[in-house]
Amino acid sequence: MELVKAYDPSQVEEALYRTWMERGYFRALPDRRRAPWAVMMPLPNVTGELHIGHALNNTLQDVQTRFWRMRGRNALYQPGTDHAGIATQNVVERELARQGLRREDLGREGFEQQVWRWVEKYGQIIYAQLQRLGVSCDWDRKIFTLDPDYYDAVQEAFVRLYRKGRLYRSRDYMVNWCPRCATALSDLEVVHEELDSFLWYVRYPGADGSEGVVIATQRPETILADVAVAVHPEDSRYRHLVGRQVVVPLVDRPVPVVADPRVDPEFGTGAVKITPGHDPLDYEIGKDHGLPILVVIGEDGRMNDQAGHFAGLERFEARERVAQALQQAGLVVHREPYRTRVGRCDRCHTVIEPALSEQWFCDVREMAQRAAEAIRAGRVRFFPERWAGVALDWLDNIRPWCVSRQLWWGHRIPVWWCEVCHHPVASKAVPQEACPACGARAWRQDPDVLDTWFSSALWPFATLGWPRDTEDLRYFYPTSVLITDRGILFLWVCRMIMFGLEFMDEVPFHHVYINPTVMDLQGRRMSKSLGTGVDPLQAIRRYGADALRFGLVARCSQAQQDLRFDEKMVADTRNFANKVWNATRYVVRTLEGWDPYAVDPASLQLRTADRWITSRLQRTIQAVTAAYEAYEFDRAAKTLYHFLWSEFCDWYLEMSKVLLQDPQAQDTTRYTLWRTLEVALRLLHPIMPFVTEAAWQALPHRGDSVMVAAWPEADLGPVDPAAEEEMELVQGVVREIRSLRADLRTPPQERVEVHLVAGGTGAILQMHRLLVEALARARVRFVEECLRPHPVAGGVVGPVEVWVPLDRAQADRLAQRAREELEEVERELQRVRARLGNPDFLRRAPAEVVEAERARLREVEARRDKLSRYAVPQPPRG
RNA sequence: GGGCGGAUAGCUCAGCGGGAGAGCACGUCCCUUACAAGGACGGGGUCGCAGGUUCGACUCCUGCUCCGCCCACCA
Repeated sequence: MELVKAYDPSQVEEALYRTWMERGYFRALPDRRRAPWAVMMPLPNVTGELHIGHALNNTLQDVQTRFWRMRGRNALYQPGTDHAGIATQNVVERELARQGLRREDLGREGFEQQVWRWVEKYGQIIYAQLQRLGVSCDWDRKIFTLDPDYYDAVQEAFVRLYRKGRLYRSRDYMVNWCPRCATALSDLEVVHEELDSFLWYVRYPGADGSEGVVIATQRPETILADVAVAVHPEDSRYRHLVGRQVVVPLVDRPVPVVADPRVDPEFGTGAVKITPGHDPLDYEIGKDHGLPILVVIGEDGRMNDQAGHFAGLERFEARERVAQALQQAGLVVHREPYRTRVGRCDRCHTVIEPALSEQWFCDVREMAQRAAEAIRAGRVRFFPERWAGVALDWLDNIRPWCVSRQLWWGHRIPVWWCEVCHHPVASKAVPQEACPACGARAWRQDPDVLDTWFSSALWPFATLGWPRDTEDLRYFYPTSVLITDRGILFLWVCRMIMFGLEFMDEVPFHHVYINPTVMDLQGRRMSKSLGTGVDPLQAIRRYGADALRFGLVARCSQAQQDLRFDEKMVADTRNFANKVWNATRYVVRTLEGWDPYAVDPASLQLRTADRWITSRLQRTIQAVTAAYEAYEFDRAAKTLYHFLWSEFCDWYLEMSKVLLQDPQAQDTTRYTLWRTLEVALRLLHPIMPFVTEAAWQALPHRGDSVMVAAWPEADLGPVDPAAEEEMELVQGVVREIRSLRADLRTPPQERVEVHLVAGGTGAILQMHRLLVEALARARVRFVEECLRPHPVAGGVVGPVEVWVPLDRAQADRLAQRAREELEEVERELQRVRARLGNPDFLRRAPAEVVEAERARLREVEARRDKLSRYAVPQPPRG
């Protein structure tokens, strides 16, 4: 077979992917005879295309899926996309804005149609990107969170929670209100940010004409809604004022001074204005003191008609104008710069307004408690482990979850209000019955939709058919592992655990692997809005999906920290794919007309080199398997890179060229070449599915695809420390000779004459003489000792001295090289002697450490003695 | 304000109590019949700073300095 010289991913990847799909390798159907394994894709938002972060996340999932599939599990990789309520609504609104339209212009249905068009487009782009990446999802199962069955599951979940009393409508909380999106948000959808602002110190005169009190505020515009001033009960400065009245500036409203322990006497003046309508703490204090609630800022972020002549002003404009008015009234006693924190809408970055608004809340206390128990009991394990603590902190301090959104895009809340008496009934469809409260039969559905995360919390079981009792659900639930980004630990991961326990009475997954965040070279987060997003398709087109995958796995998957991505590293790993490909070409050529399956492996006489590479292969199988099992992706990748490139290609493959010249070693060498590469390809397949498949198909093989070949199980029988030690010696001698050649400027074609003083290793090196001579391009003579009748240059490799006779000028030059090495050995010797000369060390260090140190002393001394022969100026001639 | 992670070779990162590592980049030589997307041989680091524990610290402890992230109702 003729194989092209340079591996070209663009020629093979898409065709191989089609073949895999056509053969149904990605399908996972319940099969009681096989053990299941499942991973749920963190559903991408249909807001846009995928970036490198998604590529990493999905690659890691695919690595796991392919690994477990090869290990014989019935592996399901569930794909899908998220309608992403507010996020998608916003991007479509932005599209409309470009045409000068608002969603109100289209009406609710018209707008939804517009969003569906967007969803079609980006849903397809996302799936195409994932397929190009090579992930082995079961595409027949792909799900969108607004698909009819999924929609039904969401409604079912809501109705069940409602009937259980876990969902309730309340206006007893301050919610996060986004004036631009005109919807409430959950606490998790608010991002906090530092901002330079001011602190105004404003005088509130006493109602009785006394001087009153000075308060500090960052939000003068809310003064218009003040209903009290509060001080700390223990604060002697203000004790006399408690119970008296002060006058709210500009509106001239007399309000009481109340005492409340939640006031911090250290901050500002120790007196705080109370605005229950616009501040969460003030709301609490107001409630406890029976204070009225005034609202001056409307849902649109403008001052309402309660704001007097500030009405209609945008809230930040109003802040300036109110401050000016206070100034003019002579009531501002001081203004200072102040660094504060504001909450912003996660989606549109608008400053959040804490507001009173009637919303649906979910009481998650009990669910959170069960989730925390499951984590503490180890039924859900986190990798790295520290994330369990982060999750527990949140679960242990859980607060009510605001689940209603005043949006048009999402799952409608399945609650119906009686048009007559406003009595609510939860039901998936229009209630057929009469209103239980008033007997009327006119129902109107709640206009709100649910928080997107309410629906995605059902993902691990709603995808498998819940609420129906399906075979899929019984077989694949709970899933094996969740692989995701830390950014959605609370939003999604914790809530899936809560809902899994609530609806399935079982955790949704046993393991959670938190993958690193991919950043650009400047350390900025990958993000489309920052312009730092890198399109995975661009890297794939240039270097191939395998190169991107291997690069991400090898370089961006150390679970301990975030990593910086540079497309250049994909170019680096492209070279590795090429290396694997060319090694395969060599082996294929070597095997031509020869069938490894006709060989009885037991009959082969293995040489040291064969035993060495086989031993290394077994260790590699063991290390790589353990790494995949422990989610140490980078370790698996690096181990394979080293084995294939440095051990197999650089050494065994080169040795095989020598070994194959011996007719008696041919079968063994061919067999070992084939076997080693074939097994290594299987180990590498989960990370680099394409090149391994192409290479595997080119090699003699049994079965249809490496994708469905059995995972190699480590066999420690062939592990052979003696062979490893022997080959290390051979390699050391070869390296030393090459180094001498380089220093001697020996022309590449020329064989160098080398003398070996091999001592006790003479027999071994004699045996490998041909290897050494070929690999080092040398002619080797074994001698008893370095008699140095002539000038020489040389080096020391463990117990072996390697030297070459040469003319005096060369020798003097090269003695310098040995001298430098000798100096270092001397320094080392000093260190070892100093340590052994320390009585404390001898007394306190463990015996084996002391013994090791003594052995090292002997070793270093021997090396020093040998080396010193080559480090001195050459003796005078004659 | 609390918590977490990071600081090691020019770059990206491993190592985490007893001899400083990898890949890339760099230098020299080589188009040797798998691969120049390659091979061989090299150069390069007071392991952020300051203390402490220890026979011994890049590795453990404390403090500090920078960088990043998360949580929190001091207006």
